[in-house]
Amino acid sequence: MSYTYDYPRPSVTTDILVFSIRDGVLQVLLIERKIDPFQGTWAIPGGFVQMDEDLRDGALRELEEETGLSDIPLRQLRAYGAPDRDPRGRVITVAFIALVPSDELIARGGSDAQDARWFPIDDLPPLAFDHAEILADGRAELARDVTASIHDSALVAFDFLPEKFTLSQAQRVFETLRGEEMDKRNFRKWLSNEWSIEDTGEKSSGGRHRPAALFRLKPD
Amino acid sequence: MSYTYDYPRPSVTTDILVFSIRDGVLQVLLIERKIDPFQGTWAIPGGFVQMDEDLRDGALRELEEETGLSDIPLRQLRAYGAPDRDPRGRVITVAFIALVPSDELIARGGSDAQDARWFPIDDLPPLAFDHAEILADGRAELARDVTASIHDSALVAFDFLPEKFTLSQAQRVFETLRGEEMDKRNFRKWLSNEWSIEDTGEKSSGGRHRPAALFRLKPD
DNA sequence: TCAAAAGTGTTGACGTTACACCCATGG
DNA sequence: CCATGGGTGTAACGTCAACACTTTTGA
Repeated sequence: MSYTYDYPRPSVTTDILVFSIRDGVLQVLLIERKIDPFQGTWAIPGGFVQMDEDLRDGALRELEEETGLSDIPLRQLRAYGAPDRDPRGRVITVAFIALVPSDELIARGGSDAQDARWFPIDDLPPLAFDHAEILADGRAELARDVTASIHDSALVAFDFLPEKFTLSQAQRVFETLRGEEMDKRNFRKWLSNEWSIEDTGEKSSGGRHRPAALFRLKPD
Repeated sequence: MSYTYDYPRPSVTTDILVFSIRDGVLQVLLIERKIDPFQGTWAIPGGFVQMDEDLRDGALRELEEETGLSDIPLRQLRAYGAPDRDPRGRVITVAFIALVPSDELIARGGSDAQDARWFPIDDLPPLAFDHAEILADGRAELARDVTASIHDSALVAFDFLPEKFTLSQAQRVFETLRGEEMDKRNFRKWLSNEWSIEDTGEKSSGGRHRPAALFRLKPD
């Protein structure tokens, strides 16, 4: 089967920047390309948009195919369409950002990918296409979202914490997402203004040091 | 000539939200569609992306074709790609925002447009496709850009002023772009902090009232 | 008793908002 | 002389960043 048009048409893909925190550092999910161009090079996961699905739905489908995750809030970054960004021809891509709890996540190779792996954001391999630029843009956007507590994006931050967490644990998560350190007291003020959290009355145990109060995110 | 592909491909267009100030109010340039679908309905100008041009360049080309303007700073808004947004089939569009001085501008019909006209942002006709949504998004983004003095976007604000202008004239322009009124003294503080302007020493004349000092934007 | 993390308030700088009166001119 | 827009300063407030010491526990 083939498709014929009166005018040439670009291909349209979505690319999904899947961020997570693993081993205490911000990581991004990349795939190793199985085929040319850039065979063997790492790239942002993504794929072609189907004719009957919304851009966001296409991105969600790709995300589920490549990671098994569903129902993730996605945020559109922007479209990238330099005419020579893909050596195969004209490919316009719409980039999305996802922030996912990495525990639930099995990254796996797919039809276009030999392998899928997490990379620390500060230790990236060379990337295919213009993916380095897209990734840099997305990382900056992620930090903005979390700082501004854009809630669909930022709520996910709590998925990186156990249900009951200490304030220090929370601080490490937010610092990782924002990419910079914060003052302890200022962080605690910020957290309790921006989010509703409550003291469970319990204390952490097992640490070698002073036990910390355990908090939880108030449901509302 | 026709073009054949193994998989179906969407069409890709750019739409350009061309804003200007006319008669003291924010207006947007719309075209009246010459052909179905939505024949006779007003729509955001735009058109198909060529295979060898960047998205931004495509938008600039369309902008020049429809308005005669060139070298305008464009800002990408985002991509819109709901599968049913165009009844002809799958059309994904990337929206851009332009803010142009309307004096230099002859809006004219083109190959796809019967007519091109400015509409006050608060007095819009029914719009084709999902253009009402795009326009609302773009108007909000414009206000944010101007407020934050994102300079490529906001510098254009001074094109709505004569070379030598009074502070009241400037205030009217910025209020129009931001969509809300400001306190006179606070506006003047903001203006002189955010921009470098200088008093020319001259005074406006011809008014029925007290002459106002004339300022100019300092070149740098 | 020591190492390590927990916990806790105040201050100053800054930007933003609100607000009211006199001035100069043309008609 | 009056109507109209031009011109000017200050106080209150909220936000944000900087900053240091005491407490509790396990080893």
